[in-house]
Amino acid sequence: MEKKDTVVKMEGTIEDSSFSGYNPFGNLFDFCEVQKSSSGIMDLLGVHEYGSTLQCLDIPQNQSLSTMSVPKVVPSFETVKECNSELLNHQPATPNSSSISSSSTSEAVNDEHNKSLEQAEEEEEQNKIKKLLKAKKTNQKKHREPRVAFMTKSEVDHLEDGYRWRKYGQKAVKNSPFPRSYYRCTSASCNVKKRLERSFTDPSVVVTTYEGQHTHPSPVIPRLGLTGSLDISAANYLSQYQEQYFQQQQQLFNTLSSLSFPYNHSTPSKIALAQERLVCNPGKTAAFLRDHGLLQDIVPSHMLKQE
DNA sequence: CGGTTTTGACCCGCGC
DNA sequence: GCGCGGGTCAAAACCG
Repeated sequence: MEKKDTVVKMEGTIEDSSFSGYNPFGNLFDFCEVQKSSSGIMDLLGVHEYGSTLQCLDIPQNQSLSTMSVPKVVPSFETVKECNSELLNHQPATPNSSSISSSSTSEAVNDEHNKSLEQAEEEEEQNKIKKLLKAKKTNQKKHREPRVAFMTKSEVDHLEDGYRWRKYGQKAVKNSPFPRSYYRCTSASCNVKKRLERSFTDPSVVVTTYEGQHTHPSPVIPRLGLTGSLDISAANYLSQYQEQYFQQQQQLFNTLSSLSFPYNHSTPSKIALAQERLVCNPGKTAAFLRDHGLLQDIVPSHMLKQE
């Protein structure tokens, strides 16, 4: 009973925050399941531009993500318990702090001797950092950024989400012909990472796992704002909208992260509802947006120019 | 030329 | 201790 209430509350939160439907970047956005794992970290399983073959994750009640057997759709969740974000979260107090120490002595540096000295210094610096990280690791309990996972029915692996990403790795996934790609947000001082992989049980499904929270609004103007059909006031309006969207995201993320309730799997109606709301053919999305879409929703009609 | 991707090497945690 | 698998690094290649 209590479970159900909580779930309903969560649904409301999402809907009140307009997190069902299209985001400013032309992607459908929705959720279907939420789970708090045994470690106390919220794991959210969601649907995102998900089509008619929507499957629900079959996670037994009272079993945490970290211990459950491999779910039907998202094999990678087997590894959710593992988190090595700690190392990456370590950052120098200032991004260039290490270069400061070397640059202060490097102005008159030209001969090879000094170069090798520099190299030695650099190596030492790196060793220091390594030691520091190790010490930090042994002293601190593992801290894991909340992760949010989306299942996307899409032919395209990397979907536009309004942020800029740099790929930093790719690994083969065990028992899967599809590799997993690792991305990091390109914005300085933003530690958000995401992983992309295709489900091997349903190759039409892309699983995107976000880790961490952006510390900045989306740097990308919504796709429809790039068509050149907007005047300045419309562009301003869009950028305001983007800011709002960012705040909503933050709010939602906080809300979800603070929720505490046991997992309740028996919500087929919710799944069905989500399914109904979504366009079955992902390829339709762009056309749908052009014809019915996003701009009319968020930009007053007088700001729209006729091409 | 600067930013991004590729890819093999490396590190680390975990299970045996 | 060892092997395995996931995650990250970093040099080289690539690209606009």
